[in-house]
Amino acid sequence: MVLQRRLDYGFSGYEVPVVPRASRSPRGRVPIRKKHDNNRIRAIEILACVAGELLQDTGNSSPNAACREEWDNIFENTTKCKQGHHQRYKEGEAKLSKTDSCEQEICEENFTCEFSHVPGLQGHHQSYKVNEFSHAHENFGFKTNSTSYFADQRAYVNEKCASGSCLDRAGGYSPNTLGFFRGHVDSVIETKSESKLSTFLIRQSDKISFAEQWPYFNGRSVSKGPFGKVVRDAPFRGQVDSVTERKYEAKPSIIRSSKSGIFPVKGSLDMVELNLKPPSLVRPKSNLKASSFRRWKTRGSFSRRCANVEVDSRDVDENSVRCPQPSRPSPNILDQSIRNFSVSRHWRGASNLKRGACRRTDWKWKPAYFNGRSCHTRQRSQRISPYRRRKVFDRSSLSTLDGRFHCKPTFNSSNKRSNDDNCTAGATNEASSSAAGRQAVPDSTSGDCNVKLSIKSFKVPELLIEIPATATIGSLKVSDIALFAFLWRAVMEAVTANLGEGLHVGVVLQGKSVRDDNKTLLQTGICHDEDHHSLGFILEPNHAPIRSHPHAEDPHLLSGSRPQGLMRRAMSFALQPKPSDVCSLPPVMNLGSSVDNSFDVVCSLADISTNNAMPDSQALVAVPAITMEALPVVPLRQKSGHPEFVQRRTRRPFSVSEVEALVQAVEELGTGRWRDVKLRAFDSAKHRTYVDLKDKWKTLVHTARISPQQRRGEPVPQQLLDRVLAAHAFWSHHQAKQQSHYHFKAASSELIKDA
DNA sequence: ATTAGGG
DNA sequence: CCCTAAT
Repeated sequence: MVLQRRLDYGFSGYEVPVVPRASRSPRGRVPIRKKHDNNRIRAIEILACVAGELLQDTGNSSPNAACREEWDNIFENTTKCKQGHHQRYKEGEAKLSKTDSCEQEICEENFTCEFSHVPGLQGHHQSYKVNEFSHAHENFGFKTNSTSYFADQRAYVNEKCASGSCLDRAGGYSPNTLGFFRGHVDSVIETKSESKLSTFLIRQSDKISFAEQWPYFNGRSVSKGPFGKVVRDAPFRGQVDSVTERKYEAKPSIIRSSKSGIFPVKGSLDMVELNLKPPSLVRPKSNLKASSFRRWKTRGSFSRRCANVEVDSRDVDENSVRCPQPSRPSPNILDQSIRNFSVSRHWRGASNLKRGACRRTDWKWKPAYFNGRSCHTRQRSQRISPYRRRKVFDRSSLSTLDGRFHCKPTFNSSNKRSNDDNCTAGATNEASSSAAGRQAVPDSTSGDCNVKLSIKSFKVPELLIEIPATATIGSLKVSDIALFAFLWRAVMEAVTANLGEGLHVGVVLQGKSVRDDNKTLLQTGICHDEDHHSLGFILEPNHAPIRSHPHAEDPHLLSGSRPQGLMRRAMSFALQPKPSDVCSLPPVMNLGSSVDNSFDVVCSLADISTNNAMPDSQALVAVPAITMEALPVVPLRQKSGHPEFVQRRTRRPFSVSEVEALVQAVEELGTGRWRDVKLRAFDSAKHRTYVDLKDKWKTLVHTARISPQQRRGEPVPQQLLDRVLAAHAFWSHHQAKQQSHYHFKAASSELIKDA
């Protein structure tokens, strides 16, 4: 039992006695837990570490040896497990018998994902037969582990197991997953689209081609000869007939790894999109969608009028990063963003939708370095101590994380000459009349003039994605490289709190937004490398004031108390010409390196409400081409997630109006009915939970008791604080009375009983 | 799921 | 804000 201190604030309203207060949770002092903060690992550091590992196929002299060791263990365990399951799988054993081994659990999770989600990405193929699975596995050549990785990604992206254990492994590019296959995967290429995220694990030794992987993940067989024509086969035709017709104009593209040389990876953007189907068509809004992705989408949309309060939108969070010069962002910006993104823990509530509605259970990049928590908890010896982790992911692994990585638009040397003219012409046309555009480009030129965007960073083997010049802007948006997505997501995290409801991806060329998704790169002039175009992607709020009204404020983001403080951010990535003297990129292998200009990818945050982000704001349009579902995001922590990587919620200080609403509600309801307070005053403020309100009340009481000089943050009017103290005193007294009444009743009943 | 309280 | 015991 805790004795409440006597209130002594000089308020005459209520006499506050020293009242015993029953504690519902009398807890003794617990041993000081290791601060989670100590265990935080910057996601980007993990990434860097993993990326480094990817490059180090041999040797353990790496500074990340500990990291490697960790993953080695993980990999071994899981591989064992997976192989066992795979074997049974091949035997047609649809249901696995669960054993008690740790590996078994991991495998179980993997297996579940594979079985349930790999083929039935969109819910159409769940009737696949076991032997077909096996077949697919073998064709992948990745063995079970890689397959499962891919499967997990897909499973997650398609929201098929948001509450299942596979979420645990659906960490997107989670470094653990990468590390998981360290040494077995040469490259990771990821593409995303409106309805799915695709990750390709490229394993050189197995000569696995991306074309070979697709068929089974998409429930459709797609085979393609080297640089040849795409041949589609639909072994599961009956189950994939709802496949969307949406296709991209892109011709088959080539994805190579410069490290691997002529990489036998063949794929095409159009193939990637073959089975695309808008989620809404694939299935009606599912619970999962509503629970997981919608939350993600609408995160930050908290500035709604509550029952009694107009919640402020604190768009300028102290955690956010400012970029006063969006056009020339500091090299540190990305780094800062990523640091802010620093992951400490995951959101909770993945499996608790109701709670999730109150708590911010938005997506989080889940950089858990290990997927199978059960194994982790049982094999503590494999865990990396906080200290060790910090060491492992020390700055040495961040050497390339200077906020930029290098991109190199190139042209296929074999085609360049014959198509330069075409490219130039197209670009010129577009440059002179960007709005005109849309001239049909003869197909004969389409396949030859390719724009290759490569991103290299984090010591990862250079990934090169080659996109035909006739690819559409829309296809650009859905065909990013994994690293790009990495950064995207990282920065997303840093800025999401400042963004409104929903986000859009825009493509910006030389500061101008390319409004027409159907324009080809050629028409837009992106393929015209001589001009040193700056190609950028911008992520902007859904309700961004669209340009014709640059200063129009989104009513949803308006803060009742201080509208002038409204600031919203757009995040953009841009390929910027890099000074030639800084160019230190190795030539892109097998591409002739005919173009020597390198580009930096820079990330910038900008206040878009003042149009600082876009030199030509008039040209900026909201691009609805991609939705949040398409972004490589991973929701929240899951039960089995590694506890060390739970993301902390973004701090959102209570505004004065919120405080007022809280005080009002507490005055009416008391201090012990936080749920009611929540419902009454903060029902529509999804980011305020009753726990938050309770906490805020606690701090309010504290604030009211300390001297104004000691107070921090946005000052709360003294009058409000007085009300806080008064209400607190009153309800404390009330509670005490009730309690004594209860005790009295109990005692009297005892007496009666005794009598 | 809520409440209460420590960190 | 987080965590968690106790309801």
